[in-house]
Amino acid sequence: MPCGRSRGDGDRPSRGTRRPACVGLDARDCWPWPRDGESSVDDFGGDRNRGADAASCYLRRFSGAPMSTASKQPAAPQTAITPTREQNYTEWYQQVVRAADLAENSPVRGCMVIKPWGYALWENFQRVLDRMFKETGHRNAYFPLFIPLSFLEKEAEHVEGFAKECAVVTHHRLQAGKKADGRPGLVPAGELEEPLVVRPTSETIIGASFAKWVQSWRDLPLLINQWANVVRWEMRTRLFLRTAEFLWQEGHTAHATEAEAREETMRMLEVYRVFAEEWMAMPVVTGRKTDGERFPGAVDTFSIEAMMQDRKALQAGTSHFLGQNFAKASEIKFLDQAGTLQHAWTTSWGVSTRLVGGLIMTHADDDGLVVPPRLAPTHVVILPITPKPETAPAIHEACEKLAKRLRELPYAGRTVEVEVDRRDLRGGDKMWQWVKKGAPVRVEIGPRDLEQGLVSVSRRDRGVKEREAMSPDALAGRILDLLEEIQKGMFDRAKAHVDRHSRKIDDPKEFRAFFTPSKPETDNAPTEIHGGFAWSRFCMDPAEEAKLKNELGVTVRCIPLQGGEDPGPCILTGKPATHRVVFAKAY
RNA sequence: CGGGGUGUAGCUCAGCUUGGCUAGAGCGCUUGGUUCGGGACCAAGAGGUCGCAGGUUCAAAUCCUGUCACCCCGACCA
Repeated sequence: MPCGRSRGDGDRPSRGTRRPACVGLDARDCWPWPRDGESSVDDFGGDRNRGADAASCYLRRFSGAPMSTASKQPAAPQTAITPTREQNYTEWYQQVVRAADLAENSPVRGCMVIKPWGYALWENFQRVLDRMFKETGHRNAYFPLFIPLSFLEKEAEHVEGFAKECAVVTHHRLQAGKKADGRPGLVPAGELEEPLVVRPTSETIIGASFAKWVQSWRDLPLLINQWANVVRWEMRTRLFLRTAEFLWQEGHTAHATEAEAREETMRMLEVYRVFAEEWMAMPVVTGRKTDGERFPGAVDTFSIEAMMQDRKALQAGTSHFLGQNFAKASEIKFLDQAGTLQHAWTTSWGVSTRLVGGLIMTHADDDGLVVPPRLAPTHVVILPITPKPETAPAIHEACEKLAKRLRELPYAGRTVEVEVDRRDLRGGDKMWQWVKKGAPVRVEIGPRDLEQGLVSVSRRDRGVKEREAMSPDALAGRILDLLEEIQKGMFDRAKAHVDRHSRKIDDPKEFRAFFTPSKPETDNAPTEIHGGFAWSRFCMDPAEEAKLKNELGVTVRCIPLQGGEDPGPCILTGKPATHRVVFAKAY
């Protein structure tokens, strides 16, 4: 694992650095970082961690927790993830992926192993999106992994866009022989007549099928989706955000008219917006890409852009209007009602496992992942507390009874998913594992609860140690509202973050300052979190955009569909501009 | 492909400058015990061809040469 700064046990401070018991102090005094900066207070300081600290300090005070030897050292909060978001955002991200048990690096460079909890998330993404695609008239199909090299060459811009990152298959056999280093082993044999490209995207191979399927205007529109893996040989990769192989869905449609195809493009963009906001609780800006950021071969590319907690933009989904470019390349032609032979108008659109990265960077905190209830693999985790063996059977029975009851309730297109965690682990370990995985609700049932006919309920969007006692009846009656309350709270919190770091900027000096860290960047220190979304006017000159990217690392994320029109001078050139665009640093 | 760095236990690393006992630590893992509405403690234990190949030497994790892999920073990208 490439985590030079992580501790030996991976995810929590060792004894020497543990936070001292904060006896008699207000929780605020446990907060180690300066409170004067906007970021520390608003972004990370104001969230649930402070509550967790307060509760934890309180518990320690009354549970007689010893003042550890660490009390001589500067206070550091005991977060489940080290480093924290503020200390080192990119390292924090990697540690969350690991602590939440989502994925790990594979023996193959740039590829990842998606572990059960991570894959369950993706399965939920798939389930919901697939239903949305079906509801908008699409059907699933599957096209080959291998694309003849000549297919990729058909569309000029497309070639240029992908050529540099394609994996190429040149042989179809292995045989015993001498390897490059002279040692015996398996070597490729049976060279192919024509090399095959492992699909980086499937426009061309699907186009070949569409050309056969479309003859008449009656065959249109043709609305197809496929769930697949694709390969883009990236130089630098990060789990979920950019991997050499990733999982995605790609929709491909063909239409009789430009208007219809454009309408489809926008319809699917809207599907993505709804999915991001209402299911992932991730607010997005929808907009059109500039020429520089367009999909190679597309006439227009639209995207949903989300702001991560480090204020950088993540392109979370794209929808392309391809015009007749690919129809001409693949000869997708039809006879219209007047008997004229015409090229079809096509679209394509996709979202990928990158969304999991977006989910993490939108919602996770310094204690690990936080999963929005509507997409959570498990909504409620029930933890039996069995200090004495003799009471264990009764407690387990109570747990199963509650689980059974909750599982009968319908929620977000399925039923409430409940897991009773009876693994033979220490209670604290077990609880923290579920905190790190981000399960929305934890329920604890122990002997004292059982006696009083109560259960203890904790929410992942609140402090780790906060608990509320209620009867199983009350919980069953309240759980659906509770999950929706968490879902809404997560969106509101994320939206407030976006709003806090989005601003209209008309002064070039302010613009530059906005994207410049307050402290000078040094080689080995992580970049200070800064910037956000600048809504500024732009004259759309591609040369200016390239220059800006070079100088500040800032790009035009999109020309917003809403709230962009506002004539005035361009922020970069002063020339007349008609629209504000979203400028940001991006993933 | 340019610049920098690292390869020693499952993970994170120490040891190398100045070659020399049976190659170490923390965490994790196993077992036993004490604790336990909480990420505890004590004890015992499993686990390593020191990236690979040559060379120097009585002796190489350590010195030399070559090689491979990976990481970080750049150019490219969902």
